[in-house]
Amino acid sequence: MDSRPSYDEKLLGILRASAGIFAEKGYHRASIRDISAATGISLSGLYYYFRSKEELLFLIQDHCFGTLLQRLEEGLPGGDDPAAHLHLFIRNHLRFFLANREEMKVLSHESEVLTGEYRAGVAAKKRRYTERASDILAELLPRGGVELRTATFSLFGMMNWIYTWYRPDRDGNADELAESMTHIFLRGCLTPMGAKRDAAPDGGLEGAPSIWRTG
Amino acid sequence: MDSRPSYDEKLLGILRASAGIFAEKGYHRASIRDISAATGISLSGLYYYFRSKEELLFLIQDHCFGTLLQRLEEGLPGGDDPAAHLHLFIRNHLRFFLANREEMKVLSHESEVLTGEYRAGVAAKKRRYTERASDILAELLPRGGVELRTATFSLFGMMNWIYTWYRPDRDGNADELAESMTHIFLRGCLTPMGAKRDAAPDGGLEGAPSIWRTG
Amino acid sequence: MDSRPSYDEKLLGILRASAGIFAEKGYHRASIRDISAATGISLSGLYYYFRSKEELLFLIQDHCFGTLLQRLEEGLPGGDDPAAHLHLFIRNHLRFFLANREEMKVLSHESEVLTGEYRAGVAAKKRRYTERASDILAELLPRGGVELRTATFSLFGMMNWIYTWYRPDRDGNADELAESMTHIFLRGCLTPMGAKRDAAPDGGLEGAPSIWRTG
Amino acid sequence: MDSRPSYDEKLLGILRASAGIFAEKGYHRASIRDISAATGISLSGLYYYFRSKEELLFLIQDHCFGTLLQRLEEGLPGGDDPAAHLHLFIRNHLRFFLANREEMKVLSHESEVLTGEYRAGVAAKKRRYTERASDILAELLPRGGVELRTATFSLFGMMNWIYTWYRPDRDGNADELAESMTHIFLRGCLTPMGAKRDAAPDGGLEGAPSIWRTG
DNA sequence: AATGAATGAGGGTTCATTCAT
DNA sequence: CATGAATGAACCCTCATTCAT
Repeated sequence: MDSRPSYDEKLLGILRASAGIFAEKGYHRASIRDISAATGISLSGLYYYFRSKEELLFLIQDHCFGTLLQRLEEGLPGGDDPAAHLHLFIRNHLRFFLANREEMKVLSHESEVLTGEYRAGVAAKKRRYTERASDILAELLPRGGVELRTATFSLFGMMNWIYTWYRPDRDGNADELAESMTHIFLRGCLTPMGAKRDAAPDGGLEGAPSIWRTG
Repeated sequence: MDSRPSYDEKLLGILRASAGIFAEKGYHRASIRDISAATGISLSGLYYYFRSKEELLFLIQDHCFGTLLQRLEEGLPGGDDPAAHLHLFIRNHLRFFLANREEMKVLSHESEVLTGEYRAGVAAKKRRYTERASDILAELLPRGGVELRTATFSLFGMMNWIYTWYRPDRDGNADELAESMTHIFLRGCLTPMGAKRDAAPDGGLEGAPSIWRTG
Repeated sequence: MDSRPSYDEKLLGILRASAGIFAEKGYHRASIRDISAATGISLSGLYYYFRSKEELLFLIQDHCFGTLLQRLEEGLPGGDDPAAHLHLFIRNHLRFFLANREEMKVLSHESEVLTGEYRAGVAAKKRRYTERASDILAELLPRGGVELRTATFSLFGMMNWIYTWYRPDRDGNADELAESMTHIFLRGCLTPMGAKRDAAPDGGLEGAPSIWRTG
Repeated sequence: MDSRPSYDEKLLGILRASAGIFAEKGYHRASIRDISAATGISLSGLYYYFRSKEELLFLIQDHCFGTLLQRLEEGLPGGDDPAAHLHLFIRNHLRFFLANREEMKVLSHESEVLTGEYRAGVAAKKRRYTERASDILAELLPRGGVELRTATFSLFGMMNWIYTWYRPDRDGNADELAESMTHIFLRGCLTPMGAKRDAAPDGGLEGAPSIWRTG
């Protein structure tokens, strides 16, 4: 039994600590020295784990998006109720968001920092992820409704903005928030939440709040 | 007749140029030297107009919120249709946002940079502004609906996130976007936009798109 | 009757205020802006009264030494008791010093700042002044006693160091200090102050403490 | 065998070089660039050895006072002749002063620059040092003599002023100066130096000039 | 696998000074 | 007489990064 942390474990610890610092001070104001202090690893020792500060940000964002995508794929089994799909998407997003608020803040807030290959790499994952949402919405939006692009990004705006205002003691947990936002997005604020909706078959919504399951 | 710009005009020019640079590179990566180059004013000469880089950011944000609030007050005449009020609020926000995208990006993206008095000053205006929205929503939300806080910030998230994705050539103008977002927020994406809504007396909505006027 | 201050009066006010600031912060740390604030005269307005910061320091030091020398000449009438002369010299120095502590601190502390003509000008007056003391001491020192240079500068050291420690509430006034220092310098600390000294005719010592007048 | 200088040796070298520059130009006019040039260490490299210019000054002053105090304690063995003690004190002070003129000038001239903790740290040592002199003087001064405070600071004035006038080629070495100043301070200038004094048992004055040893 | 020591580039800011008005 | 506006030079300091060990 070897209790020494492996390379990967150490790297993950560095990513987590760095995300915390980037979230707190912002990427540019955070210094590698801050990260050295937070991790207990010497300034130059850190460069064993990443090539540059920019790569460090990339690793954080890439790992974050990777996990987000993976969770999404695991949690989104087939099914033919796009509304339920959307709810699952939102719930997945918010669960991960609130469980990894620092990483997600870095993802949301520092999205324009990366350049070159790093930028391209993250952008690709982001595009894939966004397309998932877009695809779901494409099935949902009625003719003559809101533009798909507008709808998609409005949804992401609602969700990603969370890092600016969310307080765990006041604003409910991820699932509650997911329900609210799904409701707002699909039915609007004017519709009472308990309201009976058009019958829709449950699309792989096991575990989802009962409201989404037509009785 | 003196055509030389006054102190105030020069200051406003500096604020505008600085907002552009802050929007492009982010506050921390932008240097006063960048601003000097963009304005044609010498590095030290700039300090005649502001005391510090932080004050410069404050001036931008404060002036921006000030104008936003002022426009809101001018454009929000009495009336008793809260839905119309909300539409006006959103339209005012987006009109200003898209007409001053750089400033608004700075407002949205660099909201945590300021400290001390500067931070407090902007926060006060922001709170006042947010409360306007919140007050309108309080009249709109049905019992058992979405939490007021959640609704309010979801709305702002939808609107403020725009700076990350809006492209004038693809995404319609401010008024169109305002209409879409009002629709999403109040009725939800599932509702077709042309749909007849509950009759509601026009609440000071002169100039608003016809859809909001009940036939 | 014109109550507006004349050029000279304004200049003197500036010199006084500047001496205060130089004394407090030191010449190099003090800025012309500080002086502008202290005098109420605009930054550029000050340059009507002096050509440069260095000239300002010169004016202060020159005026200060000038007054010191003038007072000395007025207060040092003939007489043939060199000890009494010395006492008068010391008293004159300390009276002026304590009545103009800020100026004297600037004189003592910033003596190496000036360059070129300015430096030469002040140095000349300082030399003349120092020679007065030296001349008096030359008559006093016994054969085989302390070196004249050493004695002279030890005396000035004792006196000029005052600016580092003097507190009006604890350390007596100028005349008391002058008596003490004269005593230390001539008779030493081991000699009680009241002790009868060798008879010496009063050398123009009107107003001096009785101890110096042989009964 | 490693002949490369250790961290401490390098730091001491930097302190010495910096003291030289501070002595020459004054703390505020001296720039870190000057020190970089004098030491051959790059501008930023210097900050590996101190946190700020102010800390650099502190290190110089603290180290200087530390050595001064240590030498004093080593050189001041017991004994009951306070006059001999005083002579030793003065000799210790002047030996160190003249052997480290640049540091001592910095100590004397830049004593008001430090702030906060740095200031407090040096002030504590200075107080301890001054009290040594004061304690000795307290035993020496006769009733009705000069005030203790006045005597103490007059002595320090005499000694510390040296940096303004001392020239090795004209003014004797440290021990000669110490003898002169002790003489002036205790017996006064009027007393010839060779004069027989009250018999006093030698108080640990090995190595002191013969004059202090009663025949 | 890790670090102490060092550096070039660049950052925000201050300052004495000028000059048209 | 006096000032508002402006500037070039310089200053202290921080940073990401490197390299010998």
